[in-house]
Amino acid sequence: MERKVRVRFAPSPTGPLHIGGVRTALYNYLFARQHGGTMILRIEDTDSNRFVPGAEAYINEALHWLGIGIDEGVAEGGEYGPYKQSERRDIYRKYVKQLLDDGKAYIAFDTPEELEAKRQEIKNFQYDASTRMSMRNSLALPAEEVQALIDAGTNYVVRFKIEPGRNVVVHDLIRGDVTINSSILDDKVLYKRADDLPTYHLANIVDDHLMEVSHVIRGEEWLPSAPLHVLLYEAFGWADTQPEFVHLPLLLKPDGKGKLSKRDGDRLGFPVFPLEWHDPKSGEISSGYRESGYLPHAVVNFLSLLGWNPGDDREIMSMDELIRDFSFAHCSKSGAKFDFEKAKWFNHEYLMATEDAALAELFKPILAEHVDVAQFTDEYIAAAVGSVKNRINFVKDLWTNAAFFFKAPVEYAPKDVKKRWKEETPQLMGELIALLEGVDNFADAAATEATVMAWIKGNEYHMGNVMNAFRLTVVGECKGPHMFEITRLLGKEETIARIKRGVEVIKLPTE
RNA sequence: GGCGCAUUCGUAUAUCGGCUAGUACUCAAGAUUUUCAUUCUUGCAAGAGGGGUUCGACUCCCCUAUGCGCUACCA
Repeated sequence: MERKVRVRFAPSPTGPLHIGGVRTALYNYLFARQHGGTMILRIEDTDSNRFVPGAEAYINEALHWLGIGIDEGVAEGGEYGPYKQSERRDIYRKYVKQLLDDGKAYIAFDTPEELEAKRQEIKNFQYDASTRMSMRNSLALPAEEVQALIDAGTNYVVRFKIEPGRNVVVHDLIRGDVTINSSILDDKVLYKRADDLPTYHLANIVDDHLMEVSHVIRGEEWLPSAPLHVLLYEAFGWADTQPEFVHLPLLLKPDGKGKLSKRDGDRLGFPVFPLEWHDPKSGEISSGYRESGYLPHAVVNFLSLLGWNPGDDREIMSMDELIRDFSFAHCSKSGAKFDFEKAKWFNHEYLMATEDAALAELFKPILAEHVDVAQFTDEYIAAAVGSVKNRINFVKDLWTNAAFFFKAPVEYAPKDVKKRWKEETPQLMGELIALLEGVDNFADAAATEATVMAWIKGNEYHMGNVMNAFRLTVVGECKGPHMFEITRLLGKEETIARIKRGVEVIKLPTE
């Protein structure tokens, strides 16, 4: 009997959620949805020193933007709360006591300074079975002294008493069995008296157990401590309900080596965060995918393929398809380098698939920075956007490619003038104006085109020169959508005005 | 240093012992277009090295190398 799927994404609010964390959240979400399970968001704030204000809100907003839905969490509530570890002190205290009473853990009084000194003194010092009896703890000290120390309010930590010489097997759904010997594990700190909070390891195991988590899906950086977690489940007597483990390959820097880090974004010029982040301490601003013009589904789709594939050649996949086809069997074992070019391509594909009207809405705020949006209808903006969207990667590129739809050119690209503006051009443009004056309106692009083509052919003019000069006066340079699609949108009056102005302003290249 | 994980074109990956090693991004060339872009076609480009096992290995095993991760009173 398979148990109900319950997974959790458990970030610590120490800063903005980075893209690797987003992928972990995504895989958890895909797996949960696929099995009709529950997605839990748990805030792991057991390190009071590293707490960053705003980080939790950021996590919520980022997941929401990406469409990664949460079923249980601080904001959503649920029957297994609280979902913030700093609010679960009473729970942890109870389980720490249980371990202590069972002789599975002990109290240690060594100060951080003393520990540091030990590490300096002895190379490869490890707090474990071979050294613990020479340290200041409840195993080595007489009971009265321990009690006296506690009564005096001395700070202490609780350490897990690891039995040496055991082979611990971690079963991982992506990697298979990973075996390590317990002797290489140290007596991990489980609880800190100073702030009355557990460390990650204890809180993690207790919460996963209490919240009935069925699958722990997390980054590969946790693999080395997974044996410790197995031992902890055992010590609590929870081995039979221990969750399945899944350790995801890391997201690597695009250039050389190492885990993708916060710094890489600025260094390489692309975002590593879903949303823009303003660091409350330094005031530093890190760019985000949303602010850079990425569509959330493009980010999700791209991220889904970094470490997983559907087993065939599909690349563009909707969230529903991802949910349906996701599987650990097709997760890769090795780290994936982040390819920013591919991310851009994904965004381009999603932009192309977005309705013009929807794209226009995204474009309006940018458009408003340059012109008064109110003077254009939604239909007009949508049509303008639709005619140039195949040449952009980001919404913000829309302005540079479609500006001429909203503002007559004030400058004319010198390179194009040089190539297309000939001595006879003003004369030709004059004829063109006269011809266009005779057209009722430009609403029928094909008809306008036919008229102009007939004129060009009838006079045996050079098509390229005429059309490009025409384009130059209307657009300001020799590029853009089909000429008569542009005139259709601009209308007769504006088009002719632009040609006239071009004839006045553009000078014959001198050379 | 110790322990662990990994290793197919520049990048992401397919291949569950039969490969003329496929696909996508990037890049290049050509076609298309009144321009630019799109689109289409073609091309460049890979199994870290060495041993095994096997009729046959990219696929399984071992060693080496390399990369990464962990080694905190951080997660």
